[in-house]
Amino acid sequence: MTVSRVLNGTGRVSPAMRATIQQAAEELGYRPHLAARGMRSRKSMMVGTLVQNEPHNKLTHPLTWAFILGINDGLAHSSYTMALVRLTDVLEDGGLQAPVFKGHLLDGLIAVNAIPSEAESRLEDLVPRCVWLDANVWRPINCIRRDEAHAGALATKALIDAGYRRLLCVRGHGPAKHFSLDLRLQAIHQEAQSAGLEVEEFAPPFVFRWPNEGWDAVYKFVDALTPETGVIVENIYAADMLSRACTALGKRPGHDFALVCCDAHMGGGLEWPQLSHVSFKRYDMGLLAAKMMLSILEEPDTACPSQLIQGEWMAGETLQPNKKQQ
Amino acid sequence: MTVSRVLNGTGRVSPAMRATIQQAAEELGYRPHLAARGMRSRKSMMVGTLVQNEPHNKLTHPLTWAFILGINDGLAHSSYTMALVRLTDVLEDGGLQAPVFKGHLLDGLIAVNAIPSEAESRLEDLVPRCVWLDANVWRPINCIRRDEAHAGALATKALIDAGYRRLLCVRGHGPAKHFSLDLRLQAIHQEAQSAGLEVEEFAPPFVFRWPNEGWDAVYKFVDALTPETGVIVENIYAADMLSRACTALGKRPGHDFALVCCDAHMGGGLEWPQLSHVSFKRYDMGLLAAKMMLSILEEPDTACPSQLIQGEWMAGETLQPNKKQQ
DNA sequence: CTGAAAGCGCTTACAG
DNA sequence: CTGAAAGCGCTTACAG
Repeated sequence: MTVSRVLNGTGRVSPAMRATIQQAAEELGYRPHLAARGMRSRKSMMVGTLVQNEPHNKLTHPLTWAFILGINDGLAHSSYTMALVRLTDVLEDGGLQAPVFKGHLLDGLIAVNAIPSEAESRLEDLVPRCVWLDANVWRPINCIRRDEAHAGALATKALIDAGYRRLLCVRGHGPAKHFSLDLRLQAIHQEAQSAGLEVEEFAPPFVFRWPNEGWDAVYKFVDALTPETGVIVENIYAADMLSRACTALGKRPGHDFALVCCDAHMGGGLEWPQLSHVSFKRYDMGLLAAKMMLSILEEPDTACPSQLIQGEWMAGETLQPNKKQQ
Repeated sequence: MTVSRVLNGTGRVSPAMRATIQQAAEELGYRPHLAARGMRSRKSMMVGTLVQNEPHNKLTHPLTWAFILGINDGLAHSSYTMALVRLTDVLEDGGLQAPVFKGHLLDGLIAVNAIPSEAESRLEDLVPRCVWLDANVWRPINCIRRDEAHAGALATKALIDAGYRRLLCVRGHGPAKHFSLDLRLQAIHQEAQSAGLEVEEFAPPFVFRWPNEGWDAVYKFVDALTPETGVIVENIYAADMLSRACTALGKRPGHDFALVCCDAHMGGGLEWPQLSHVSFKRYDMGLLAAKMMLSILEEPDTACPSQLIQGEWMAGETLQPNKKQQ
């Protein structure tokens, strides 16, 4: 018992006793057996991170990676270890097939990105505590999200301030998968309206699948670009593909049209410092989510208010002042 | 005891008894407590994935993400769960500070990417079984690696076959961090030599930090590009940045010079199907590593021979036949 | 085919 | 400040 107290740093033990025990532990190379501890204390000392995965789309959005690294680093030097959990494991068979959930393996779970609403309540049954990171779940506590409305407004305002009167918004096909896209789109239209402008929406096939769907759509879109046109795109990947398509046809962002992007973060492989963009530091948000989880687990009585994280506007050469306007 | 046999599917139990027990388990909503099981059986049913991280470089190479997802999916429907482990946890204090290692939390570990040699032997002391994925560890068993020599040769040969006689190889600053770069470079020179050609090496600052180090280096490099020049770059990110720098100065890959890339994989965010490249399916390699680990854990007596994975050549429009040559 | 016994390595709750 | 006792939920090894 005294040994347990010394090794856990709990309770009062005489300094002499403490020294003796610590020395013995060191000499014997003592390593605690976490499974035994977990069994008795009913805590696994494991936090899961839930990642979206789909059977037909193996590669989850690469921006998720920065979240994961942030969460993992936020747990460093704590007593917790991070497990990666698949969304499909929650959906299949009510989550009771996967050992993580079936076996009481997690003390808490951080759900990242869009989580189907069916999974939301299941998760809370399966895991004691949940934190929602950039997810479609938004409550007064335990959530962290990018402020997408702010990002959309920033990008739109930058174009308007630079003198662009013709605004195009490039978006993906079909209904938005992530909550953020709708929020942002709304803010873009609103910001334009308050300046007396309209935003045209484009869902050109080539942004994501160029040139699989033929060159016609590409020509048409690129032809419509003028030096007075400001284009707003979703993220750095979309910006990159669009820029490449335009450049191939002789129109360069920052020269022949203006390009701004609502969601980017340099340092994650794809570097494009010249891109005018709103920067979201996903790594830092991951850190924050981990700290929130630690607080929830270690001080269950202290509520953690949700946080809306604003992106930072990063001016770049793809947005030049509109010369005709000035 | 009979209950245990039924729920684990071990030993012989009469069908009647089995049915009774299974029904009772279902009615009571029985979920096994993995910590208790792990304590008794001395198995944690956890596999770790070791990720490179550095205190001053928070964002690990995004290509690692595909490995992680592959490993995680390869463990799906097995009894194992994946934990993410930080390289710094192994290096600090001999790995005995982090609960994952100290607490006997892992049955096996998959080490991804370059692992410092000091960590190699420590890991094997800390964890019962290791698999090395695209790491600098290469042995007869338990390793999986990209065949970088093959990739370098493929890319070089493609340029030569298309009639390019002036070959440039763009590489990063300083000594190569990952084993693959040296192996590849060697193969590039060798392939060129066997065709009676030389390869010039360039380490232009702008590839990774453009234009932080000024435009002079950019101008100089781009000026030297001719329609007879074939450029070999490391990966899709480098290709993208180089292409953007060149295009900004009026030279387009596939028109004003040829561009090939030794390591890319579409579907991971950055899409560039027109890029001539060697494609490595990291997700599939991750799957393979997971399967290898499962085999090692479940059939310890069957050796798993190491595997060298060859990339696939994907022709694209950034490499056109050299017109002057034909 | 079935089950009583013992024990894995810890912690909780209590007595000195 | 220190420690003997009991038990967490499983599995292993053995007896019927």
